[in-house]
Amino acid sequence: MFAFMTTTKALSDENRVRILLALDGRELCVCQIIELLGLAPSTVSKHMSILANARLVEGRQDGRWRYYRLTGDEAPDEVREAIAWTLRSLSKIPQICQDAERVKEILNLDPEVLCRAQNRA
Amino acid sequence: MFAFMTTTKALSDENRVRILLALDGRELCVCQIIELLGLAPSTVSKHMSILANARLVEGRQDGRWRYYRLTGDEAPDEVREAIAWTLRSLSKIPQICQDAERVKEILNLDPEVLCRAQNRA
DNA sequence: GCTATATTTCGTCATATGGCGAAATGACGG
DNA sequence: CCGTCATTTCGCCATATGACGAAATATAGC
Repeated sequence: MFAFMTTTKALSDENRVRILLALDGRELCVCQIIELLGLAPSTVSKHMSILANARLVEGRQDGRWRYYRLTGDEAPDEVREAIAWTLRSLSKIPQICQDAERVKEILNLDPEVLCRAQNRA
Repeated sequence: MFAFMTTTKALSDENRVRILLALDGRELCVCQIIELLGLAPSTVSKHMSILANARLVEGRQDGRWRYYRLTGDEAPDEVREAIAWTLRSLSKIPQICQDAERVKEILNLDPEVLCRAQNRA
């Protein structure tokens, strides 16, 4: 019950759901997600920890950057079903398609430059 | 997106999830749900309207009583998948099994008596 | 229509949640 | 090990949410 509620609470915020969909089929580092959502780094970090705690995503350190991706087989069945349900329900939705376009642009930018800009702001 | 968030927000409260599972395979009237959860009638009513708004349940008036049940084919696919996922994830969980036992007891009571007791309290 | 009563609506309160910025942490390059 | 910089943690604020009780609404039976 507790685990299930952790999942549904993680899914009950729109920005976190957008993050999940942005991670569909790829990894993103925190600064790229910050860029996508236009939120403060601390806010995004909190969202990532809620998603990771629910085992919807998992992180990986690569140098100065931390990359997140959707969890795979290592997650409990209920969680994988939640991810599948979320992706199925939303991948065709306008807002999410827009995000997907924006992610493509962001992937063309140098993460170094992205982070620098965010640090200055 | 909005519809999906309505669903996840409806599922993000433990009492509402307990209600959904109590409705697995049967109808219950509001006073029976009040009895199960031990919450104030006004609180349960609010929960029911949130669930109904998300199309996870639907209500039916029968005399003085209003019965709720899980939505069936008339609900959008995403919503039915959400219900299926929820039931699959939780029907074996201890707390939910306890609720199921309690519901059986409640069904043996006369709704008339139940409501009367709640009105006095 | 009037009364009784099941449910909903409304107003209020306490707590939870999401947002930010500042300070702390951790990893790399010197 | 020291500075740099990406990310996280912490403290704070504003708003959202869930709880209740009182009052309003709706339905059944007289």
